[in-house]
Amino acid sequence: MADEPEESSTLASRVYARLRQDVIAGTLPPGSKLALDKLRARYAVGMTPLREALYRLSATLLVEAHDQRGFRVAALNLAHFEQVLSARERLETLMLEDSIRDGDAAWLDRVVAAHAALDRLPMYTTADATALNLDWRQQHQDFHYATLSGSRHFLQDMFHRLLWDHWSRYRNLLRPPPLQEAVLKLDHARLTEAIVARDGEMAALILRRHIRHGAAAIMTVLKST
Amino acid sequence: MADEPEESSTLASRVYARLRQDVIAGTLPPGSKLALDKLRARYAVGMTPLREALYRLSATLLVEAHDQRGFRVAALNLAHFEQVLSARERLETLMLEDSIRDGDAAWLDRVVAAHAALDRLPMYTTADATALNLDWRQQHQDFHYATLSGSRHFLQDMFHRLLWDHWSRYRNLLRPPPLQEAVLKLDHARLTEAIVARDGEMAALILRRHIRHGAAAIMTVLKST
DNA sequence: CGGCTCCAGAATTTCGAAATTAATGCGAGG
DNA sequence: CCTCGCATTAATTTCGAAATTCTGGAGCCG
Repeated sequence: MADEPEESSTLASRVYARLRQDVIAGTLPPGSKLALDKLRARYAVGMTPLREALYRLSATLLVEAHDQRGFRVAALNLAHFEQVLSARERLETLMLEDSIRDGDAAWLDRVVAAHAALDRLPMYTTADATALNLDWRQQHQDFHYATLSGSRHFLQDMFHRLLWDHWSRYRNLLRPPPLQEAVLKLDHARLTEAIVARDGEMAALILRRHIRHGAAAIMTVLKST
Repeated sequence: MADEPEESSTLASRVYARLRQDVIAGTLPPGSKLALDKLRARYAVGMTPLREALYRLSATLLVEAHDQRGFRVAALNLAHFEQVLSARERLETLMLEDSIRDGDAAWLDRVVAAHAALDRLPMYTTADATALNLDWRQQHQDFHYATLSGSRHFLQDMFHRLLWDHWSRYRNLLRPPPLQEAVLKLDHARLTEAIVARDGEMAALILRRHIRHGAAAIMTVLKST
C-alpha cells in the first residue's frame, strides 16, 4: 500500500523517491531552481543518479526540465490548480462508479477495513494542531486509493496517482492545516456507507463534494497571494 | 504542431525522441530487452544521455525500468489495449465536448483548416498500399489534436498524448494497414461538420464510433495471436 | 536425480572529471 | 547614462572507466 518501496536497490530510485517527497512537501519551494551541485550535496549522490531521478520527475510534471538550463520545481498557481481539481473530480468519480459496478467482495472488505483504520487514527497528535498526523495522512490516502481500486485500470491508476501528487502540493500550502476533523470523518463514513450499499450515484456525489470542500480552502489561499 | 522539436539541444532529448519513435513504430519489438551497449552503438551516444532518455520513457509506460535489471520495451496484449481503448473513449469524448462548449472562433478555424489539409492528402502513396503515407498519418494526428484543443487543459493534453502514443503502437501492428480510406474520410468530414454546428452530443457519438471502428481491426489481430 | 552453492562472465549502475553551453560582469562606444 | 560586445565565470551535459550487481552453468551435496 505504501507509495514507494522502502529500499529500492538503485541510488537513482531512492533519490527519485526523496526528491518527489521534497517537492510535494514543499521542502523544495515551488518555482525554485534546482542547482545540481546543491542537490548532489544534499542527497549525497553523484551526478548520474540525480539527473536520472530529475528526468523521471519531469515526466510527471512535478519538475520542469529545460535543455541546457537545468531543472526547476514546477510552480503553483490558481489556473494550474483548477485543472488538477477538474481532472480529479472527473477521474475519481468515474473510477468510483467503475469500482462500485465491478468490485468484488474482497474489494468491499478492503474499503471497509481501510475506513475503520482511518477512523481510528486522530488527525492531529499535537494539542496545538500545527502539525497533521502523518500516519493519518497516509491512511487517508490508502482509504481513497482503496475506494477507487475495485476495477483495476493501471492507466487510470497512474493518472490518479499523478493528480494526487499534484493535489498534495497545494494542500501542503495550508499551514497550519485547517481543523475540520468532524466534517471529514462524516464524509468518509457516508462515502463508505454508499459504497457498501453499491449506490454509485450517491457515492460519486459525496466524493465530488468531499473534493470540492477540500478545494475551497486551497483556493482561498491561492487567491489571496 | 509537430510532436517533438526537430533539433533539441541536448543529446538526451534527441535520443529520447528517437527511442520514443522506435518504440511506437515497433522497430524496437514489444517486450524486448533493451541492451544498453547495443543501444549506445545504435544511437551513437554515451551511457548518460541514453539512460536519461530511457528513464523519461519509463515514466510514460512505453518502456519498463527494472532496478539492476535494465530496461525493456513494454509488452502489447489485449488486456492492456482494452484499457487504452476505454481511457481514450472517455477522455477524448470529454475533451471534445469541452472544446465544443468553450472553443472560440479561432479554434473552429484551426479545426476546419486541419480537416481540409487532411482531406487533401492521400492515405497511400504506393499503389500496392503496403505503406501508409507518413504525411497523412501526421496530419491525421494534427487534425484530432486540433479538434480536442478548444479548451486548453495541459493535464488532459498530456494524458491524451500518452494514450495516443500507446494506441499508435497497436495500430502499427497492422501490416499492411487496412484499406478503409472512404470510411475514414466520411468520419472526419462528419466529425468536422458536427463540431462546426457545435453539436457536442453528435460529435462525441461520431468520435466514439470512429475510435471503436479502429479498435475492431486491432483487436482481431490481438485475439488471433 | 534434483536442488543448492559458488564462480566466472556479462550487464547495469555510479563516479569524477572533461567538454560544452549558458550566465555574469566589465569596459568601450554611442 | 545606457547599450552592446567580449572575456570570465558558473552551470549543465557528456564521456569513459571503475564499482557493483545479476546471470548461467559447473560442481557438489542430499
